[in-house]
Amino acid sequence: MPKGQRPTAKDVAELAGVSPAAVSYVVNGRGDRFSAATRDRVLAAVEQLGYVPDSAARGLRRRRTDQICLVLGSVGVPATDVLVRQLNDEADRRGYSVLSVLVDSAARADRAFALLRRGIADGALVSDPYNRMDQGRLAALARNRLALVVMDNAVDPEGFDVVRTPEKRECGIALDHLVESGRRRIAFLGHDSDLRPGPQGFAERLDAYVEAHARHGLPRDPRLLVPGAEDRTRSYWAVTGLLQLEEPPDAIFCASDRAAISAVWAIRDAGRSVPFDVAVLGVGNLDEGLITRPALSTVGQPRLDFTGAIELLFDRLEADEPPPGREAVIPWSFIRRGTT
Amino acid sequence: MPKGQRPTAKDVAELAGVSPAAVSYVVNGRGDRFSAATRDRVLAAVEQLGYVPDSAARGLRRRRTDQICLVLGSVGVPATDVLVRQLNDEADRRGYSVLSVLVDSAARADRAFALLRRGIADGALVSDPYNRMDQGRLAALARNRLALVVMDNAVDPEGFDVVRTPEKRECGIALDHLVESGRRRIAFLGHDSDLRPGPQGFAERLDAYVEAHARHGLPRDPRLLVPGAEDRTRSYWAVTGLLQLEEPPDAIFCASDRAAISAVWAIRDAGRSVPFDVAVLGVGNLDEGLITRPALSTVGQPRLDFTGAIELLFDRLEADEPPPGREAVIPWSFIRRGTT
DNA sequence: CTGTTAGCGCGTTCAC
DNA sequence: GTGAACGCGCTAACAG
Repeated sequence: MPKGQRPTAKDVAELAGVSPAAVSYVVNGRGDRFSAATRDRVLAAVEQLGYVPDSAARGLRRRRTDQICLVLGSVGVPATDVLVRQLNDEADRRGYSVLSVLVDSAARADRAFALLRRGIADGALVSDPYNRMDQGRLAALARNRLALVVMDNAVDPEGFDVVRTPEKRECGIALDHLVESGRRRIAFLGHDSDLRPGPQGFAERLDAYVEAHARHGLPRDPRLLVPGAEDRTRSYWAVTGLLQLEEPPDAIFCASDRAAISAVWAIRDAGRSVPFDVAVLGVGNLDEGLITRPALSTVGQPRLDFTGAIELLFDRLEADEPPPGREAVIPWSFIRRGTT
Repeated sequence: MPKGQRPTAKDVAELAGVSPAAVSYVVNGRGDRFSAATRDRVLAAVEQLGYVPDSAARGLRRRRTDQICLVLGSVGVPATDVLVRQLNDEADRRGYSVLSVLVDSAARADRAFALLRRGIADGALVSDPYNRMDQGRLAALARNRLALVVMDNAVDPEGFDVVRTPEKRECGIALDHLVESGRRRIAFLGHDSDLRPGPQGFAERLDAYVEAHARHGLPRDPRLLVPGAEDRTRSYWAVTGLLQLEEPPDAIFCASDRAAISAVWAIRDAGRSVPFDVAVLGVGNLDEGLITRPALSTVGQPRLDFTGAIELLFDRLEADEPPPGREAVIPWSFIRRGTT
């Protein structure tokens, strides 16, 4: 074996005095065709050389990688942590490895798309609110026989499965509650993309805000629309700014729980009361909402759980015939606690 | 081309009326050997079929993947977000794709180790405080010609590079400051692993705590050692519990900034003052420490930046001869703000 | 100058 | 227990 190179099956075969075929059979657990002595010699040689089959060569022959890819639209989103863990857990159980790729820019999405087309994984789960893997790309990947599940409200099944959340409706319900309890100046602390041109993510949360105002005949004040919900620090300062307006808001609808938690603090630090002076409403239902004082009212899954989407993926991976594109809905609801 | 299969170079060649070799040359930008007409026909066929070279076949032939792997020990660590972004940025610039894998259990570490041995990537950056990829495995990967950089204080270079942080020393300095300013009952809010048997992560932070007590001749109270620093919610409750002790602490050293921020809130919610009644010290220097009132004192990099480690990796990836194992140190310091 | 042929990389698996 | 074909793309060598 050349120095500084990875050992190949041939190296192992030579050392064990058998053919490469025998090495392959033994390494893949089909060594029952051989005598115990041969098997042992092969395993000893494997051990001695530290042989592991090359993934490119094996993938080329087997036409599968036993890998799945998690495609994420951004970093630092707490709900994603749950998704990552649940997906890894199930993948472990089924014998797959999970590789995560980040698609937080158009260039990165191009690259991820190329990776998946090249067959880097047998399946993929896509969670990108900015929908950078668009309908056309997703359909192309599905045609390439990639098992694909997409968590998105803006795409339709087309050889892949779609998992939706009724977030616009539930946010609307929460906003109705805000209005009905007397709030009249409701601010919106959104994601940057909501309030700027460019690719839209989380647009339904802003839509719900706009529609609620229309529904109740409330005027809207553009000064009450502020960005920064993807960042705790920026959210804090954004809310601090809102409170310094001549006519500050009496409620803040935050497009994320992280933003809402920062909002609660900013309001308290400004010497005002939540919810007496200002109500706060988040989205996401993080556990962390339970430690604000008062506890955070929010919109989201009653318990963060992505196993539905994950099961669709493995079902697709292990199906003989690819199932038709399916749709599933993750239940959301308005979870009223103390801040509204 | 068989239906429902990915197109191969042969399919493209047939459609364009050329040889597969021509397809390869054109696809890889070495189409200058052909007439413009041929090139166009090939590109048109590529477009029409949606051809992308198979990554297994290409990797097998080229002996490289143009992929790098980021190996992470846990999810939800804010500093990791910066690392992920910086690594992706530099990888984009250099033409690599980044795949992240999670090694938050021994089984997952086994799997990740196997992936890397199989040659899933040309290089890897490892950031795992629990050191689940141990010295032996790291050395084995380096011998397999994987370009490897490890951020860890507990391993030594052995064909790979190591990036260290002087966290024990800097935490000691911060703790000295706490004692010198009169604190006598200092609690430690640690990671679970610090306070339980099993794989240790972040042990240096507890070490610094223990040594500071010895240095100053302070007695230690086991009731002041509590776990939960990896979770904002658990940290909040842990600190709430500490404050209910008959003799509550007059300072809390938190093994993470996330824990420290929760600590500030728990203390304020309990009606006590930071830092007058209880001082709080974090580790990590998150931006978020600037929005607590008062601002959080912490230990960490003055500005979160992992480009040093990232450059070592690309340097190694692009070197003709693998450089010897190198060591680098990320500067840390005690950043005193309002909570101490 | 344009294009093709053929061997190779490595492991898997059918047929003997 | 082995031989040999095969999966797919890359590229050196070669032919027109």
